[in-house]
Amino acid sequence: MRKTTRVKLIEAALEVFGERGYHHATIQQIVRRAGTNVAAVNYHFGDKAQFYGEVVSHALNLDQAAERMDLGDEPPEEQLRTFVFWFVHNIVGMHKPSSSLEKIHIQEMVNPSPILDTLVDTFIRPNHMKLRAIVAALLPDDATEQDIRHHCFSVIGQCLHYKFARPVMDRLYDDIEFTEDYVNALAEHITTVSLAGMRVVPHQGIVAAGGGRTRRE
Amino acid sequence: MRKTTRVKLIEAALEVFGERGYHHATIQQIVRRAGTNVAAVNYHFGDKAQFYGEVVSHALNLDQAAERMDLGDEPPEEQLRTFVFWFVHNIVGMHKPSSSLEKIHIQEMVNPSPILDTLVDTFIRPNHMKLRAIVAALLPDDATEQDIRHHCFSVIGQCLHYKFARPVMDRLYDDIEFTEDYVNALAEHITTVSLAGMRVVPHQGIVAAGGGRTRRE
DNA sequence: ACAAGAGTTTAATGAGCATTTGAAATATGC
DNA sequence: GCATATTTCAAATGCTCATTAAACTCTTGT
Repeated sequence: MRKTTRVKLIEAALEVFGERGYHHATIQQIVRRAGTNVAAVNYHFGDKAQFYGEVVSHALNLDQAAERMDLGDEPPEEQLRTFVFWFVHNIVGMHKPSSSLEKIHIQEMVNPSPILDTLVDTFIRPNHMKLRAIVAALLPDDATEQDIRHHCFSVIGQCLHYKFARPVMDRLYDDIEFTEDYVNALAEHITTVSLAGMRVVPHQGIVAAGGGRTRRE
Repeated sequence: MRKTTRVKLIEAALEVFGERGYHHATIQQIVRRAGTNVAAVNYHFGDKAQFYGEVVSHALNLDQAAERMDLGDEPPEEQLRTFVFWFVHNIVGMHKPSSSLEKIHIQEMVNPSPILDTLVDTFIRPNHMKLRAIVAALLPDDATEQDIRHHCFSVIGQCLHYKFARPVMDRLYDDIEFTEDYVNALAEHITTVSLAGMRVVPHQGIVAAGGGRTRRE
């Protein structure tokens, strides 16, 4: 029963780091939430940086153990939809605690710490590759490496915007509420736009509806 | 000639706040770059917060004076393209110093300070409305308020991703270089995807190419 | 020339934070 | 049960900053 403090610290830290980011989170806030004191952190983990490392590792293990997003063998259109729904809900939806990892993911994008390398290798890249496979299946065979990447980034970019731009969106419009239904509508919108985009690039001939030039010069 | 210090401070601060954000920027860094000393800030501006306010106001005025993005009376497809090119170049391109305002825009999105309200009102909302008008012109007449918003956010989200996700992208792929040509290609990609997305929602009938379901149930 | 005000500088002050220390409390092995 | 190792705690240390105080310098009007 002597590991309790260590575990409490990690769990509290997961929340606090997720909410405030590495730099803005203070050890005080963490130990207050964990019900211990500052020295416990340094005793168990050395310093703040190592502590953060442990916390992220722990979250990554949790995530490994958690339900893996299963894409089944549906057609790629449906796989994309599933991916987007999963991602959007994890990003903007606020249910399951496991999404603390997503919060840290976001925080690290905004201002990276040394653990970003680890995070990319064990968490972000696998997910990216999953999306990449879907996108590649949706694009024509002769799509270039760049086309694939760009479409991936378009999908992810649209999703993440509802996280990053939230403060601005709330000020632009005062009637936005991120209910379950609304988040579903967002995910559907993003899926539709992305699928449409993949059909048209790089061969605009496939969809010839008015004004469809695709290259500048 | 007695205003020199004040001006030097504002100009240096514009850069530093743009690079580090309000919280991470220190007065030391600013005055070092300005070639003065810490007390000058408090003499001229009171405290850091007011200083930041003045700096942003100054940047906004600069921006007002600068060349306004002119969309002319081209067809809305071309207007969208112009908007996206302008936005992407301002976001990821690193030429003209005036884009310090964009940097502050980004910083404020990531962690907002009290001046975000001002920034939204005098800078972000006008640009958003410009995009909104273009999007509304591109969508069918019966498009809902939500459709318009979501398409705006899709456009902006794709653009901003190349700013926010940069640290992750560099780790995912080591061969990305944001040359002038590459940024143009990005902008073209985003324009094409967005236009395609607007043609298909909410009337999937317009583009009927294979597998185009657009609603879940 | 010089007083007075505006502007600038150097040198404290103090708040917030991570980190360390050393002693007290608790568990563990014999 | 006792000795040793582990874990907790309160308090202290030292660092980075923003903010202030007070001395100093320039400019300007008379």
